[in-house]
Amino acid sequence: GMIVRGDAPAGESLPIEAELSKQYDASRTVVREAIKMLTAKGLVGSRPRRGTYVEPESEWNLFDPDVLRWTLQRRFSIDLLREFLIARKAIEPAAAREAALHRDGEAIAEIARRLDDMREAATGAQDPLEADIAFHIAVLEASGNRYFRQFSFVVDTALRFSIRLTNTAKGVRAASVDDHAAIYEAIARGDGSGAALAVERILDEALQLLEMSAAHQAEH
Amino acid sequence: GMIVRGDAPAGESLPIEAELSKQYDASRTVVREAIKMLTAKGLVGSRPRRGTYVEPESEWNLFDPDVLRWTLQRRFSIDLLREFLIARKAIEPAAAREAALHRDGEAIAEIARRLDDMREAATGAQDPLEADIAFHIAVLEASGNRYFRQFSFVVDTALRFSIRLTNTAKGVRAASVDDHAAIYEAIARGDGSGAALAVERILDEALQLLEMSAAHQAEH
DNA sequence: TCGATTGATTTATCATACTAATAATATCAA
DNA sequence: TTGATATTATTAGTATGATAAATCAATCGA
Repeated sequence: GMIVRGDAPAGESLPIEAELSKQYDASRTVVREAIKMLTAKGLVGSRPRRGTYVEPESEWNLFDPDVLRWTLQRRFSIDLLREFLIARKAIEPAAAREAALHRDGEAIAEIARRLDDMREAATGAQDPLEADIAFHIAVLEASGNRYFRQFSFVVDTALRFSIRLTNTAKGVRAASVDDHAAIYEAIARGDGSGAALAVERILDEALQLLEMSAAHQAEH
Repeated sequence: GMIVRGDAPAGESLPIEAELSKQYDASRTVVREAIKMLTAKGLVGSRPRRGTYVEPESEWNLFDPDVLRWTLQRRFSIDLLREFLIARKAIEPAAAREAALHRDGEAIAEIARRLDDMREAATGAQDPLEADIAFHIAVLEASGNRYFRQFSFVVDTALRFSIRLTNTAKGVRAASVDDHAAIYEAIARGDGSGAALAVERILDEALQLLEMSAAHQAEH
């Protein structure tokens, strides 16, 4: 089982191994193995006599799936979501451009399929959030760039959380199918700049939505 | 000590724990803890009776410092470097834009200091590569976006490797001080678009250099 | 041929002991 | 008193051996 689930007073903490062992009713061996996994993700460090302490957030491996999930679970905020969207705005348009230039037939066909799913979702036959996520991931995968591809699970994870905040999304989805279609078409005809622009347009909309939501929350 | 250093026939492998224990002259406990670290980074998985196997590359945590380093050590190539540069071109201009808008005085002063280091390096008083890396990292740090900041160690690690391939860099550095100065000045005056453009210009140059180097290698 | 049973292999967990590093304390010299 | 130095205690690190659980492969029965 896991131990420090994101909630961390930074600097230092964590009971000694013997204590954790008792607390979680597990042998010291498994406690140590769990700690090693957290160490590998940059969350904690440990030295003899000092114990095991929480590393400063700068050491954390933010792109690690687990770390990302825990962070979102514990520290979700408008600011975090904004930073996330800005990062997406940097990466996803570039990935779309690469996808248009890379011209991987199968990967582009996959984007088309995910677009169809979005159309179905607009009629209520599927989950619109899932379809949306799948579409964006398909674009990242089609980029043929392993760093962009690596980003796809970040999008996957974080989008599931962001929906909680911008729950206005329901009404928007239907209209945005056309916007997503524009992305696909640009990629399909090898128009890199067009694809990048189309993605940027969608993310700018999302950013505006977020700012509105932030302003709304500030009122209360 | 570490075990699978990037070299991996994918699919399956790794001797059983007892064998590794003998091979590395360490107790099974230590072997298991090492494997747990690799598991945390997505490199391997293990199940009873099946043994410990290498995960497909898609599962790897490419942004993990160790994984990145091992990948570069074992699988360095022009293609990898190109993907890396394209990723940089997506992220660093956006980070510069954010830095210009975010206006963190201390962080911007740090950029200025790193620019001075580059000037000194041009006269031979410092290592130009180190100064260059430090400058780019300072920009990422100044962005105030944790995802961009997280990218800084990727740049740090990968730039040290890329120099091996594009060793023409020596002559270019001196001239590029002015280009870097343009980045700083744009950030300092709050010109987001200008900062982004200035960064993009530098990375485009690097990309051209890479393509030339690739063409040169293809001849042989 | 198909399904259930058995067996063997390997990771997973546990318990216990000992080692090594280091922080805190006490001791001693000036 | 102060400052350096030796001592001690605490805690992670390593080692070993035993047992449990999972699962793959082979065997057996119908």
